[in-house]
Amino acid sequence: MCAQQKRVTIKDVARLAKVSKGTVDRVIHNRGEVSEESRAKVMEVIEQLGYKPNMYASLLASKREYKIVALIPEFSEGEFWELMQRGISKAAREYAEFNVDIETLCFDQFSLNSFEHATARLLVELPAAVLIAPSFKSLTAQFVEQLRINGIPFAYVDSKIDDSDYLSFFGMPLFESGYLGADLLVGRQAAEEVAYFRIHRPEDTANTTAIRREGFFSYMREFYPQCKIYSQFLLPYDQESNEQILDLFFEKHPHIQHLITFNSRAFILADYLKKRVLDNKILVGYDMLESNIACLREGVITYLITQRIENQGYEGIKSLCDKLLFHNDPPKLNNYMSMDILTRYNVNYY
Amino acid sequence: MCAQQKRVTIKDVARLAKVSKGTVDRVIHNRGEVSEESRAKVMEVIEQLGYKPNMYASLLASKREYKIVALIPEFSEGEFWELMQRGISKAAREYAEFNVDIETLCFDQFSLNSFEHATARLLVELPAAVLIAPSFKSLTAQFVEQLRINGIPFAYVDSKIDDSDYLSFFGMPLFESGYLGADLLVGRQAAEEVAYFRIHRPEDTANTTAIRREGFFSYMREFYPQCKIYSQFLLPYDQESNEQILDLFFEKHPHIQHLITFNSRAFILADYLKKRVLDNKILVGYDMLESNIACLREGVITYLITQRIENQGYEGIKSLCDKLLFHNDPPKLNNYMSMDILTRYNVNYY
DNA sequence: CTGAAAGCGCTAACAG
DNA sequence: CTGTTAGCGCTTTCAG
Repeated sequence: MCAQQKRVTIKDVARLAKVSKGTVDRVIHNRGEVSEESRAKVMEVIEQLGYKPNMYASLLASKREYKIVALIPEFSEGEFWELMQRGISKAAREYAEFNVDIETLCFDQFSLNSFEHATARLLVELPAAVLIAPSFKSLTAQFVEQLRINGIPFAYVDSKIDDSDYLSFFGMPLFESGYLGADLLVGRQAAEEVAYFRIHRPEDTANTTAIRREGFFSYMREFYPQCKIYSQFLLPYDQESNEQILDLFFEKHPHIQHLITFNSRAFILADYLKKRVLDNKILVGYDMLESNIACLREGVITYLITQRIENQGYEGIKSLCDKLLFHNDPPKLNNYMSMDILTRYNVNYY
Repeated sequence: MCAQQKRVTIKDVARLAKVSKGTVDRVIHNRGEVSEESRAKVMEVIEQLGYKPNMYASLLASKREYKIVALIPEFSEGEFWELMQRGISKAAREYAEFNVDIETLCFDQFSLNSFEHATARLLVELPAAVLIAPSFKSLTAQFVEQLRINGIPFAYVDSKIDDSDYLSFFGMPLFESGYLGADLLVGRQAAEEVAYFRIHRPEDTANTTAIRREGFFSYMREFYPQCKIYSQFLLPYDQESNEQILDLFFEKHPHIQHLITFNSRAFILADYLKKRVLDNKILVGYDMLESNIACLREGVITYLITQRIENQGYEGIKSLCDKLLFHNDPPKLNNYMSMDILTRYNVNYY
């Protein structure tokens, strides 16, 4: 019934601009070899008709191939970065049919050296675009400068280096996530003392947890300035030492009930609490690692603040592909993803 | 470097099966007119080569058109169903280029009659597929039986009628959402009395809130069997009456602190609390209506349990389109979406 | 029942 | 600089 608006095609444009399809194609992909006159005319007609190229026809006809590499920390099963990789893989599957090949390049997030090696290797490959999880600040800055020189577009996930002209960023609003953590910890149950636990990192690290910590302190200063806040360093992998450290800590602070970690390893603390049967604690942590989830289910972790990490990887790659394939810029430069609150009662459907 | 696996095309299949492209196409879309012999041969080759049709080429060549209608309750701006419509519209935009036309048909969720009218109108249109938000149980059952007879695939959003052969369902796990609501309400702060507020609905309503209520009671029985639970009916649109009702209620229960609504209208209660400056309450509600969000931001609503309602509409339509266009069945029949917990501190990034 | 042929909208040589 | 032409992989007539 309704006047079926026929899709306007390159042929229509050609006809109305009084040139051939070939010329229209040339101006669309501005690959030169067109007189300014024709060019202007074609652009005008395109504007007028609201011509949008049919991507499927385009992809079908072209034999373009793109290589994208994702640069992220190496990981074992169940770790934070595995989730990121899943999103990347998902995007990889989706864009495979568009002839884009996505490769993940990993480095040791505790070694500057390893990062440098990785970036060097990457630069010789000259990929069409790069996704970066910037673990080290100044090294990343140097690296993206190289990308810029080579005209390679790049996007950030997890965190970002502010003054580089990245295509897009996908991550959690860190300050706010610390603020939220504080509220979940003490918002409905005023506390006289709280403790947070941290992990030592090398210098130059793009320390996401530091900003989170600031958010936490900001909340505490605002609402509970009198609350005592203790901090304690833990080791990332050495369980035994951690037990000693924690024994000492809880000996010294036997009444402390409210605990929080700003990194993704809340399970270290949770495992300790289980072992010592300290079950009157409130523990807030971040990120849905398998081990964290398990502790959440048992009720040892009270809240987990998390995000769809997979989405970050997925959307990051997507933004690069859309740029490459369709010349589409992402709707937003900085994409702060939602902070999801997980408890034992909603985790199963997440 | 790597042996570029050429995509296997219909031509390859035709060649190896010693038939023409036309015949291959006929068996792929099993539209008959093929001898059993050719058919078998072609199938065999397809299997062997792992042939997958190129959907873009297919869409490009074909002039198929599909009409899908979405049957949902009518809504004003800011209401629950508007969010659903947004997801539907998003999908509509995405699939427009595949020549699928998506129309939304609304009915009055408080009127059986209106629903019957809508379904009748829908059935004469004979759309290619239908998305249903089943407000009324037996009427929906009758309706989908008609769809079944006509071979029209359909999907449910929000809630479902169990024993109908729907293509997919997208919604919240209702029982669990009630359970979670209870935990947020009293889990960290034992209560002696709590109250929930409800809205009257016609008979036959697919009452999502009823199941939610059950979840709530289940939690309370399990953890706080001694807690007193009061209930109070409110009216969906009559603010003045509600004020009287609530004045009476809080006169009778002056000490009650923990309040919950299982429908999406927590803002009714919140507005009342604001007006009477009752600011020592904990209020848990569902769904992120604009008005709820506003109250959450002000701290009058403590927690909002919600889901990406837009996603339900989007995914529901998507599952129908994928079926129609690509003959893909959805990965899961029942898709329970995550229950997201919103507080004033994470709502801004949702 | 089957094959041949003409596109779908776009790209990419290739003459001119 | 520009028009022409031959496909990309698939669908859809239309003879036979």
